[in-house]
Amino acid sequence: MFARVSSNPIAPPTTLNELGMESASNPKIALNEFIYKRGIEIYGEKEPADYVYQVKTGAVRSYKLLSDGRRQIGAFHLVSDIFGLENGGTHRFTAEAIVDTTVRLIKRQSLELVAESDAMVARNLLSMTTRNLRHAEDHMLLLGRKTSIERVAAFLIEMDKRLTTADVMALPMCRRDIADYLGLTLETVSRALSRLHGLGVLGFTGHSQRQIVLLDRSRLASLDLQN
Amino acid sequence: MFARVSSNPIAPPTTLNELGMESASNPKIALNEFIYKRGIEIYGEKEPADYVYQVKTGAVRSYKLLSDGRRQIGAFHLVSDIFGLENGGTHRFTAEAIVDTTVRLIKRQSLELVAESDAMVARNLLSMTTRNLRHAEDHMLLLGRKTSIERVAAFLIEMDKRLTTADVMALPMCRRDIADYLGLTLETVSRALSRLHGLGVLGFTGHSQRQIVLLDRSRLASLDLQN
DNA sequence: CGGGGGCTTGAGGCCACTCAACGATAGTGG
DNA sequence: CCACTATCGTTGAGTGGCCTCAAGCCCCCG
Repeated sequence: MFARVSSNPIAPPTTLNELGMESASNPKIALNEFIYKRGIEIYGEKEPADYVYQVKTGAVRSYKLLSDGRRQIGAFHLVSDIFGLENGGTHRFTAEAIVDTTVRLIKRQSLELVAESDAMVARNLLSMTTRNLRHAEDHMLLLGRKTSIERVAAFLIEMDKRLTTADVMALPMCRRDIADYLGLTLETVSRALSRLHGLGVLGFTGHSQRQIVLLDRSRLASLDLQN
Repeated sequence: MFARVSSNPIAPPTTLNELGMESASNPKIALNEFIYKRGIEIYGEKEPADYVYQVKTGAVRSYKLLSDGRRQIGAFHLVSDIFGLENGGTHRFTAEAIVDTTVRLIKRQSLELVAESDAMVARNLLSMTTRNLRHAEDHMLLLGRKTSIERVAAFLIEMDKRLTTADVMALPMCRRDIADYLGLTLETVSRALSRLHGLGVLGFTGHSQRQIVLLDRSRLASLDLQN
């Protein structure tokens, strides 16, 4: 269930640059935009992967579920991130809009067709997959061996790199999402944030507990043991 | 520090098939063999990745360390597995021989050169990376959300698929390795195996606690909640 | 203004960890 | 070949970090 948006009749100004789809050698491929309302599923695990997506505005979570409801979020996709790219034919995660989200999408088939003849596009597919792999490798270390404080510190550092525009970091996701990303409970995440606040490492704007100001990045980094 | 073995003067009968290096279209690339004694490092994290490896005999562990010594094993590499393939120039894990291990190795540079012109080799690089990514994604769910019994059950099922020749599974790795792979302690792994033994799900040969006989695969599978 | 979701905080419990002892196993050298 | 020793594996007792359950506050939104 999602809201469909008619594709822009004028050619959209931006495309999936990172995949090399905009290189002069390639004819442009039709890009459609969709809006998914907050909480709506974009695709489900094990569904056929017919499209690749790029976040234009908003944020997306990718997760796996166990049969009893335990959830592991594998990644958050923020503005400009590409997601849903699978090499096999089916999605490995369920993807959901965290907030109202606009995505650009491209048919997987046409992408593979271009990759066939364009070595640069093929290389970009590989480098994207490699980047996803690195993230997963680092996250395994976090999930297998880090303490709750270290996990939350690592999360804040990652989000700081990825979404700070000004000096205030506006998290799109709730505590439960953070917990399911870090392999913790939402209460443990909340307690860790409170401890970091008490240590003077971070502050809240007061408008929202999701708007966080990092006051001491070096002390925060020292709380997350590096690999 | 490693033992060098003179490469076979007669062309070796097997090569890195999976990468497509043996396809008729490619001239054979020189393959050297090395033996690493049990416990010896094959390469270190952050070292330049000049070679790709394939296990001929033995077993290898790939791991990351935190500065205080906590260890997370990301993967075990068993006979015929290829490892050490990085897209960037440096290794993301440390690799160590678990037991005396013979590897075939190939210069990364020559591999990339071939991939440049041979689309099949390039596709194989991508599909190998994708396979590694899937394993990491599944392992994140295990590390973030599964109980100790579920983790050990999942480990046994994985190893059963990968190394059972006869009906007895001979694990090359010690309890500590299993623990660091599953994000547990060695005592917890031992207790979980004892519980599974008590439940009649598995047995030991008596010759070694590393030789395990799976007596009831379906009950074992039911103990590991599926994603 | 009432309802509900999100967040924090406290109290108590449990699962996995820590520390320790002991037996079994395998590798080593005489 | 066997004694010696280090390593590996199991098991028990106790601890602790994170989870569970619960209450209360705040804010948003209808």
